[in-house]
Amino acid sequence: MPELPEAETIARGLATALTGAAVSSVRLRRADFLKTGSRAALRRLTGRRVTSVGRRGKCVVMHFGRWRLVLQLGMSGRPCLGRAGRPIGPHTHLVVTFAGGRQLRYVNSRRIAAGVHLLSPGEDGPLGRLGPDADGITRAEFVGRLAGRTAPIKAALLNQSILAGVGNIYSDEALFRAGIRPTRRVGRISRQRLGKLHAAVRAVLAEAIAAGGSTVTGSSGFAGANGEPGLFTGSHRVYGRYGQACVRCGATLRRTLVGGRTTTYCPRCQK
DNA sequence: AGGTTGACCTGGACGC
DNA sequence: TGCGTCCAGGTCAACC
Repeated sequence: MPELPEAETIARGLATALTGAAVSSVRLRRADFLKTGSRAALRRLTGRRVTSVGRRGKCVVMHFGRWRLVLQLGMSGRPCLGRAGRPIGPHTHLVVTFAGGRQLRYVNSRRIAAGVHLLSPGEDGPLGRLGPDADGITRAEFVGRLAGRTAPIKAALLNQSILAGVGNIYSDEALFRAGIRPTRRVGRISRQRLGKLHAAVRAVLAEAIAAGGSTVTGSSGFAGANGEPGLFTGSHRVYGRYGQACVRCGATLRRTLVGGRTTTYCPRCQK
């Protein structure tokens, strides 16, 4: 599932390939996939150049001067780069062709929590609801934004308005590294242990970005902008390892539900 | 206002 | 082989 490291990997790939490229046409193939902005405004990207490509939370953000095109990846979003003219596969909802014949195709099979937002200058759309990016948040900011909460720590980590970019995989991984039980209420965790969690979040995200993200099996799984798989998958210590032995203590990993999400943890290492 | 829950959607895994 | 069923989860709306 694309979380911050996967979105970062995609954004870097697109930045390298597309910065400076001029749009020759934009085709929205599924009208309800455009969540912010109009079809007419989208057409007016024609002739504009990509000035940069970045990321905010789990979103890939393409800049066209002061206009921005936000790709909300959701569960299964895959921006694919290729040459124009090849047959268009299923679930291809947006096609942007660039001068010179390169083409960006936004493919998304499960259209859960996914879409495209065209933001006019000053408009923030879904980006306005996000807390600070989890990969750059300071310890003081992290602890401060969690202070006073009563939700389970895992639910708080998944809440994008507290901090942006952490999803189910990396929340489980960070909580394991910090030795904190996912169900523990935020208010019952000392500032010192929250500091440890902050370091764990930053570390796990940095390692995953360095590895090019996580790929989870299936065609809906993540791949970089050029289709290469992420290599972090083999580094998961708890995510998807329910019933297996804890890599640290050997206890059998347990599975539970927190905030409606499948959660895996070690009953011995995480308190 | 913060916390919690369910709807959304489809492909893949699994069982018979 | 082929069908049915279940599961995954990011975001948002609606509720408490």
